[in-house]
Amino acid sequence: MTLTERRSRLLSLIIAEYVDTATPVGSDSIVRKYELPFSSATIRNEMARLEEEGYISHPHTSAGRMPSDKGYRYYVEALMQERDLPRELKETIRHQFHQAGRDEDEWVHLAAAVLARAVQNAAVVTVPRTAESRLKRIELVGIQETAVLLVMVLHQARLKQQVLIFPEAVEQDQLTTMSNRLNELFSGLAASDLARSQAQLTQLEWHVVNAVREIMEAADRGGYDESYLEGVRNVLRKPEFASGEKAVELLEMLEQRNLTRLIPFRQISRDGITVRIGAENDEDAMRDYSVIVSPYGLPGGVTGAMAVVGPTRMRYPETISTLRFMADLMSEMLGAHYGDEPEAHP
Amino acid sequence: MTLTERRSRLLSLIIAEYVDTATPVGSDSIVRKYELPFSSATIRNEMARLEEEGYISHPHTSAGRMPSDKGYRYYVEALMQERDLPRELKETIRHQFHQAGRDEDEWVHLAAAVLARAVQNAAVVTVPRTAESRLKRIELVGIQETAVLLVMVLHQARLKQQVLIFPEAVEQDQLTTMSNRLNELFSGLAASDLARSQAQLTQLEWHVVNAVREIMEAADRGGYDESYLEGVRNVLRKPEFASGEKAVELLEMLEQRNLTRLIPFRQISRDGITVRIGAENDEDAMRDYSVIVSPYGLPGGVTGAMAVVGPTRMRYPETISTLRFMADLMSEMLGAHYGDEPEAHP
DNA sequence: GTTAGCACTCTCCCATCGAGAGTGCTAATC
DNA sequence: GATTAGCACTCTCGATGGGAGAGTGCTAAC
Repeated sequence: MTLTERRSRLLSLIIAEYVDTATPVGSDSIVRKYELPFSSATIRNEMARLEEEGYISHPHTSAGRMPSDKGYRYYVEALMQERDLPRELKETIRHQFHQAGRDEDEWVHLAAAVLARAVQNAAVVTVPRTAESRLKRIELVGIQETAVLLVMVLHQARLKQQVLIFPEAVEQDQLTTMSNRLNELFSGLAASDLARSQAQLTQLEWHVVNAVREIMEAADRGGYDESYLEGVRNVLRKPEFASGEKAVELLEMLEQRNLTRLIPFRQISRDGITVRIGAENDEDAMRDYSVIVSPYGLPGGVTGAMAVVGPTRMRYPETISTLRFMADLMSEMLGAHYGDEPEAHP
Repeated sequence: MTLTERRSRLLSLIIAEYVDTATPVGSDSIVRKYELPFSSATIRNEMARLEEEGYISHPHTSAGRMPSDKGYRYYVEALMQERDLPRELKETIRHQFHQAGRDEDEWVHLAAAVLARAVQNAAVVTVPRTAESRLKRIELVGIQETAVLLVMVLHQARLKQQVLIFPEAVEQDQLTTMSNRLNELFSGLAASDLARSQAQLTQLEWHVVNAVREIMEAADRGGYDESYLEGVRNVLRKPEFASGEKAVELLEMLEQRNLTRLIPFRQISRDGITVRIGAENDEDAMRDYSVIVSPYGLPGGVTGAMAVVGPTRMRYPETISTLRFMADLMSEMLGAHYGDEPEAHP
């Protein structure tokens, strides 16, 4: 089911025009604007065929045509050409990016903001993580009599904390001794290794180790831990939200921050960019939105995902190019930061 | 400038009615609805006087009256009565609240969500902090050759982290020795004490101590570190946002998350609730919103602020009661958690 | 001080109408 | 057979113009 040369070109033009103006495009206007070597009547015939096959649709008789999900899909797969980003845009992005401090969360947050601004839509970026977390170091700090703060450093400088309640008060010296011992025994191990451990431990030590294991398991199990959403206002500014009705709807959808559910992070292919258009999304509420997701990170190391969310009426080629560039940039920066952290002995 | 008994009552009724219906209230309708012992003409006269004095206003001739900022102000100060919350609402809130885990951020986040839901508006809660942070423990963990993760535990189980780059590679053993030494020297001290310290330190140790001091100073200097915003959708659902225009405006305002600027956390009185109505807010964009702020926390210990944000058309008595209750609850929970942490020796 | 009465004013909702843009079909043309 | 000119038809959109309804402000009477 491919389209004839002319219909392809026509579909491209309709999409370009519709994306630009947000109003259905008519046969006459498109002929005039692009000085097509056909009359509007011919275009009308072609449009009728495109509609028959589901690539475009009518909001009502005697309005122009607008692309359907299928139309966008065909466009994305067969018609559009990803262009390389203009040099100065790349520079700008790079520049904004390098303002981030050392904190990983800050990076990710900034990446979301920069991406959102660059594509003029909303953007989500997850904090990168490894497939299986490994323990690097444990620290126990007494807080008040029986309450102890458990601080865990995992590989790639991920920090976790939890307050534990001990059955009896314990001196800081003892806590330090205990954490030293636990570090010696368990440093470098994964959650599954902890579970299998045969080490001779006191009851209190078991208490701690169990907490550690649970935290690590939770970290491994959960999809992406955390993500940053930026640029919702870019989306709200678009003409489809003039009514306000839809604005609230969008907000409702996003405020239940379960972004990972909205965005198919799981299903993205290892190495490529995934585009989900309109009704292709799982959530029904996303019917009018497209999501473009890219993985980023280091092969075999930390990985995350970044996504752009906006109305289906979106500049796909530019958005995809930008996303790709940003993902590469993030990967590169991660590499520079963690790249050669020695792998743990198993 | 107090109002006569009757005008006060009338103002109360107008506010009650307007808050309820979101439409300007007319003399006739109010007489009928509340079966006032006067004719609508009398009420009209009284309304004219109230308007003259600025308590209510006209959107245009021949529309009903709506309260002005000044009207709300008078109402909040002189007319309304704070009611105690109904028992079962208290129970509900308490119940929702006790689902929080041990993590402090989680508490605060949950508090914002519960508050937002209870008052049907947006809510902001800051993470509580002490006036002057004190160092409890330092830990240094090697990440890759010259990169070292500095983990600091401050009092009240606040955790801070930063990646340091050392001029040369250092073994984990050395790092542990160094952190032990620094802990002995500096545990329990405030940032200012660190600055004054005369201790004999290696260059590397100075490097670490300076970083520690900077982080602590930043923590002490900044207003409130972090805050959670919840319930924006409650606000967007209100009829004043039907047009969508204002929705975007609100979002723009909130998305630049500088909540502390919007909300006068600094200026709140030590022990009470502060109400800022409409144009009383510093930001011009907040002209149509009211902010109600309450401090919470332990006297002399950790403190934070919680606030409700919504249109000036707001149920002030209920909102204030709820906020007060929530603030007390938070304080109580904080007390139970940190209450008797021994104070550091200076 | 209070009230009935009344003219007046605005908004809001509807219906109407014409302009504009666009379609679909037919018949003629290349 | 593909293309096109022509034309009737359709639908939206914006302007226009009444009512209906709600409310005000004023005056004169109670």
